[in-house]
Amino acid sequence: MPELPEVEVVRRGLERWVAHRVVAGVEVLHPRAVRRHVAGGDDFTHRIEGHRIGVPSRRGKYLWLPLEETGQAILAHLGMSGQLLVQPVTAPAEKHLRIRVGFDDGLGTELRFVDQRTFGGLSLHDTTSDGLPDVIGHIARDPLDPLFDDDAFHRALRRKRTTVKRALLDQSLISGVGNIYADEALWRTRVHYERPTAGFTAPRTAELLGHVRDVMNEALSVGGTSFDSLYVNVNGESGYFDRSLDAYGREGLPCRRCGTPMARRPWMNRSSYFCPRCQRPPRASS
DNA sequence: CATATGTCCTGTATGC
DNA sequence: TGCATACAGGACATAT
Repeated sequence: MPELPEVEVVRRGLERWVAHRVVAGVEVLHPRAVRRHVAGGDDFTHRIEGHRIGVPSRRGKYLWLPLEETGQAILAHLGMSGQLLVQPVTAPAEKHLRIRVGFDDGLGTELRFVDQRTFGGLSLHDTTSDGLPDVIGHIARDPLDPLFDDDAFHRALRRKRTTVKRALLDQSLISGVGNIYADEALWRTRVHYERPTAGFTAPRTAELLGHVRDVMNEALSVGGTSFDSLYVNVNGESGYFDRSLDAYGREGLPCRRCGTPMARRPWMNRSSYFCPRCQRPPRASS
């Protein structure tokens, strides 16, 4: 569920409610939630306790909480169904509560990682000189990062022998884009998801990047996208961008540009939504 | 039974 | 033939 806008909403919540607090205790309730921490749950717990959390950062769909004066950070990925919630310590445990982080202050709240499918998780890693956790060095800058290199992205697209939606979802080319925002940006650009990237012109790439940025910023301004209570901010509240989606989930509904019924195709274990008239498939594609 | 918003691993193909 | 690289497809866990 969570793509860049949803993760950024969570990051902002953590900045407000968790930054600068000192960890008192950590409880790992499900080993799969810390599987990326190779040394195990006990090691994860002991290394965090007693340290102060800095200002949360994000790249693409990854976010991390620096641990001051350790050169390390708690890295989080929400996977398909993960949530980071700030809850009253007295609140009953969620059904899929996986990790609990308590603080040494009297604020009465704690940080909880809740995840139905446990595709996501937390782990602790050394940070490199730029503050990035070392294990996400392969993740490209995201399109809202001021240092994202539009021209390098275009050249990378031209080099690839793949199709445009695959490229948008390739986190080593551009990070933060998932299935929903890929379909939205492609609809706005009037490009079919199976269009080969090798033929992209510089203006076409620039237009696509512009739409990726626009749709993400619009989603961010209304708190992200959520179809049910699965995606929420740290206070458990849903965003409203689902009301503004033009492509995703609109199979059979009229295209908001031309009125043609929107189509859905199975694609990589999920779905691609597009307008069959505005987004013509390339040759030999259905 | 089909579907699910992500990432990573593995097998295969390709080219030097 | 050996090796490196790029790419596509599937595994992962659980719910609706």
